[in-house]
Amino acid sequence: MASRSLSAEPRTAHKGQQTKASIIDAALRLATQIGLEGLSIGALAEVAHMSKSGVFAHFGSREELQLSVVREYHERFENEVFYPALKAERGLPRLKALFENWTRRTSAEIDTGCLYISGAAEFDDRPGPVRDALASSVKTWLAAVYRGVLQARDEGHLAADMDAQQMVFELHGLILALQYEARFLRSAKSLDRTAKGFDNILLRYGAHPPKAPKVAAKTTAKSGALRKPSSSSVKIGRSAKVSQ
Amino acid sequence: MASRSLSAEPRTAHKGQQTKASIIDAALRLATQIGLEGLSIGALAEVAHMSKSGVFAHFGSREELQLSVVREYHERFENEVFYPALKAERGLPRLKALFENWTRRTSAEIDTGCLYISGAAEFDDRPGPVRDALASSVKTWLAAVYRGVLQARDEGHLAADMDAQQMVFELHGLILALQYEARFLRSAKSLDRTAKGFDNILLRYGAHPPKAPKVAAKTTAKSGALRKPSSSSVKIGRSAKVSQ
DNA sequence: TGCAAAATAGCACGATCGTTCTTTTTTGGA
DNA sequence: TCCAAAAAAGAACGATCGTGCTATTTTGCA
Repeated sequence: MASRSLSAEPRTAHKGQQTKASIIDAALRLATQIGLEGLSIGALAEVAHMSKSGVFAHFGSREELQLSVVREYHERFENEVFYPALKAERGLPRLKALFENWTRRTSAEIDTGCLYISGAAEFDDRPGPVRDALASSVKTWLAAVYRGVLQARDEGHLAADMDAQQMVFELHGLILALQYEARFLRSAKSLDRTAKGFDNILLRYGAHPPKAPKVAAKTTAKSGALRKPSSSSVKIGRSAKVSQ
Repeated sequence: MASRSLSAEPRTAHKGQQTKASIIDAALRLATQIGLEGLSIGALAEVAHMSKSGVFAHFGSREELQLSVVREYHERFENEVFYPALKAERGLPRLKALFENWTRRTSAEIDTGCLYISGAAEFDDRPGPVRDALASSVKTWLAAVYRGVLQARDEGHLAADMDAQQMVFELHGLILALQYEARFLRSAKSLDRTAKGFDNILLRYGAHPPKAPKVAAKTTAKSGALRKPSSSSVKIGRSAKVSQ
């Protein structure tokens, strides 16, 4: 049952997974724009140049399609936001990288939409597997940010008595305001305000203010010897429970 | 055409407006829970104990129904959040009242949902009158908060060189994080974190730190002689354009 | 109290939804 | 090259959607 690369699977299955991947890709594009609830099999079949039943056969239910989209989004978010930040050295540089990647992705999503935000609004009182998958993904990411804050504190880059959960909450607020004001209100200055807000929060929580308040810290982060993700055990997938 | 209380209207119209109001009330309840897009005339007719066509006749289109809901929500938000804050004296006390009322309503909406947030997610790339009405309402409210910040600054309660728009952005982020983490992630501590974040922001922007950091400010606000809304010209409806 | 007008109900329409079942086409190892 | 299995298409289902049209009921002044 678990033996890999051998006869376990019925026959071969090549083309199937391939088209399924491309369907999920199209579905993700659709879902981030019109929402997970608005994602209809008919519309998806159209953009995928397939028949409704052809698309449907790959998932068996709309809910499973939605779950596939959430899983795909989670994976891309990991690869784009979390893992690259591990190349920054542990402590404040890595925390900055985490937030900068997060901000960068969010601002890139001003045009496409963010599944974690639109999904939260759609499923906040709709129990079920989709809601669970969404909430679990978000909690996993917030837990990663939380660990980044803890590490920055342990390295002495933040005040020893600071409230890490509180800081994560405020960082999350900045990202949510960025998405809301940029995407919905079409405010152009949101990105600058997010960066400014980040600086404010860092100052508040005891990052020793650099001489030149803006640039200094950044070059410091870059000059760090690009540590390999040594104990890359800091996987985003671990320890989703943080008891928010 | 403009003469009131006289024959201007075709005949009388009493019962109509009455049931229309109760329909809108039910529609608002539905829309905050399942979203403006999920609001269907059939479901609305059911909870209103009416026929589909009976409900429909009051609006003429689903879009007009959605607009009525947005207008009703705006009005209630005004009455619950904005106007009561005018009883606090101009400056920091009123700004605190604005934010506290905002927080209180948001936390009350943890169970019911917030139309400004769910609506933003639903309509962020769906142009049309509904989106316009939503965005206009939100901008009006943010402009009111902005004026509150300016007044607090002018009264000397905040630093003279502070960035008012930046502060509004950060306050908005707190509210969005409160809604997200409390309603979607079911985090119990979000309300405390919002209050703590507000204190943090106040300190940052130059509110003279009170002796006992937590309680003092509050009693100060209360002790103020409850000025009548003297120049109650600070209407929420005015000057919606703030060029965010 | 009668009666026009307003308010509500009833019914049907085309469209789209998710899903099931059956049939056709495509795939890839023997 | 053959042929079973996989993949995709086709057709139809019950439901629900927004909306028009036509009847019926209710309202409130003359």
